Amino acid sequence: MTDTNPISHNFVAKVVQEDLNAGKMAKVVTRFPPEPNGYLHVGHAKSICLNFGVAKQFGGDCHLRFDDTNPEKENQEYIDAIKSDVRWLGFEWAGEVRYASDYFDQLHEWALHLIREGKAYVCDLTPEQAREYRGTLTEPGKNSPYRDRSVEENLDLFARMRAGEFDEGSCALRAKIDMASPNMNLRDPFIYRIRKAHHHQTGDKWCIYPTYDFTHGQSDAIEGVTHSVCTLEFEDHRPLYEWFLANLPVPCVPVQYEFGRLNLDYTVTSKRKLKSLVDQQVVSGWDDPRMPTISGMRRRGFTPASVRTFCDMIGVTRSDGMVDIAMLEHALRTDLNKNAPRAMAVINPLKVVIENLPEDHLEMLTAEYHPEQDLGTREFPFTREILIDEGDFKEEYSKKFKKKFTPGKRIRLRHSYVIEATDYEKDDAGKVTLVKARLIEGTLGENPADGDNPKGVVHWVSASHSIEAELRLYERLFTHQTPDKTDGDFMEYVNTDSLSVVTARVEPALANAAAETNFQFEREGYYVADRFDHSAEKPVFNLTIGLREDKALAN
RNA sequence: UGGGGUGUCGCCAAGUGGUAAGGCAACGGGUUUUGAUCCCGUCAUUCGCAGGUUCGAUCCCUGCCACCUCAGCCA
Repeated sequence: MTDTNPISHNFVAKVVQEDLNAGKMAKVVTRFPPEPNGYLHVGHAKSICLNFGVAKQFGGDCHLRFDDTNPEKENQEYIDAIKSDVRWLGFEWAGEVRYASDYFDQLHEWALHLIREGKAYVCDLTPEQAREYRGTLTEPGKNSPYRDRSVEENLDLFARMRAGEFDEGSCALRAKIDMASPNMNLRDPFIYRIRKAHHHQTGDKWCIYPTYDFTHGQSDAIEGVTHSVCTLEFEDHRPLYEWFLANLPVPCVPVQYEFGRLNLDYTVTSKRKLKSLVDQQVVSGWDDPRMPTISGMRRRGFTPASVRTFCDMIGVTRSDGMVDIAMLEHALRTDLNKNAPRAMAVINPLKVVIENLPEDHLEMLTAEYHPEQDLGTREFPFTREILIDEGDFKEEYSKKFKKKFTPGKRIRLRHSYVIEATDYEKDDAGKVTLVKARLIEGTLGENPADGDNPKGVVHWVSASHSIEAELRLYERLFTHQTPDKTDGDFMEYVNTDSLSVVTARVEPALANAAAETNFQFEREGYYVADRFDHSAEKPVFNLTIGLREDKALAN
């Protein structure tokens, strides 16, 4: 809603600024490199905002490149979803969408180059043997017995790997670096493996695929990426990233920088875990409004600006922390408060009969959609019988309840008249079922002439002229603050009551709301017309987030 | 117990030799036809700990401690 383009001062932006000042490059080029093996989540939003944000800030380019070197886990659905999510967040990549698979020919050529240089060899060790030979964190590894094959033999074997002569896992191409390196990534890393799988982009052209390490830096170099920004867990890969760039005839030498990934309270930010929530049908899908996925947040009613603001708020550093979900909620509420039109919805109806009004009283009232922004007005019907929230009427007056409705007291009906409770009825269980009231004349837009002003305001809807709407009320998906950092399985902490569907009565104008329109149902919370299920015939709204509450009065 | 990182308020985060920004949360108070918003105020004599250098250290040095990360032919 708000088009914010915050200027960032994080360490990545500083490095870029310094490099530009030093004339190291004419233009900054970054890239956002997701693997299409799942939907993007809020942690990716941080990376997107960083990479696209830095490029935009310094007049450079940011590429969208799918890191698609593992065909078995990837598919087109994820590619489409990722593109849609990036655009929804408000970013557009430079040029066409790119794929690491676009570079498979070049990568293959470079693998040959390494072999010819005596810096790569075909290893016949089984995966299990390779693990044994690799050593441990404290012990060096041992050289593979296949390490010293001749260039000719390696060339022949690699050609036959490519030709499909060998089974998966029977052999692989390895870089010849140092089996005794304290950095495990340098212990002759695997760079090409056999995978007889159909690839979503290259079809059946290849049966050997390059690994991440052999792909990423070179892809960056091919694209002219200047600053390759990734998360902290790739820090140990940087020496390898640099080794390939130094040992291959690449067109340029990008530099890798790492930042701490986002961890958020009361949720999980791991594609694998999110996928299991989907696969085990804990949620309705990747875009379930309870999911911390970008598409889930979208369906929940988050705005792109609120997500961008949040990413700006949390900053970018090399320390890894746990961000309080309240920060995300704050960014959300701030945007929604400023931009969302207001409306009235009654969730737990209690009928109020205004006895000094005729049976057929029907008066159209008008109110602004927003108290500050010019979002226009809407009309709603005022009738003899109205509905208020049952929580807004109490038999007894109390200090905590001084702004609400009690017998003999007056209350202002939002955007309408002041009424006074005269009597009420209860059922056998003692529950109030009906309130009788009288309207105070001349109080539309005015205080009562007798000076007995109401203390509070209550939202309401016409009993006869309001419409039904399905409300999907969401709570956090996990009951534990750090569900994936406990001794047990994170699935144990799924909140089984995180969704409840209720029927509410809302003002008629809401039927015409376009899907994905955000609203503030006054005194209730922020809701959004469901992206897929809302219609004029059957209005459906998702609870985005409740209004902030005065905790001193909560009970 | 090898390598690589990180440690500044409950959370995020500036500052990096001159005497601790900001945001979130929290807590007071005011305004209000949303107990929302808005406004005003409070909130680190202290920067993981211990030494050292210095007129002076969160920032430099040394040694500890804690946490994260690496043993996929995943990314």
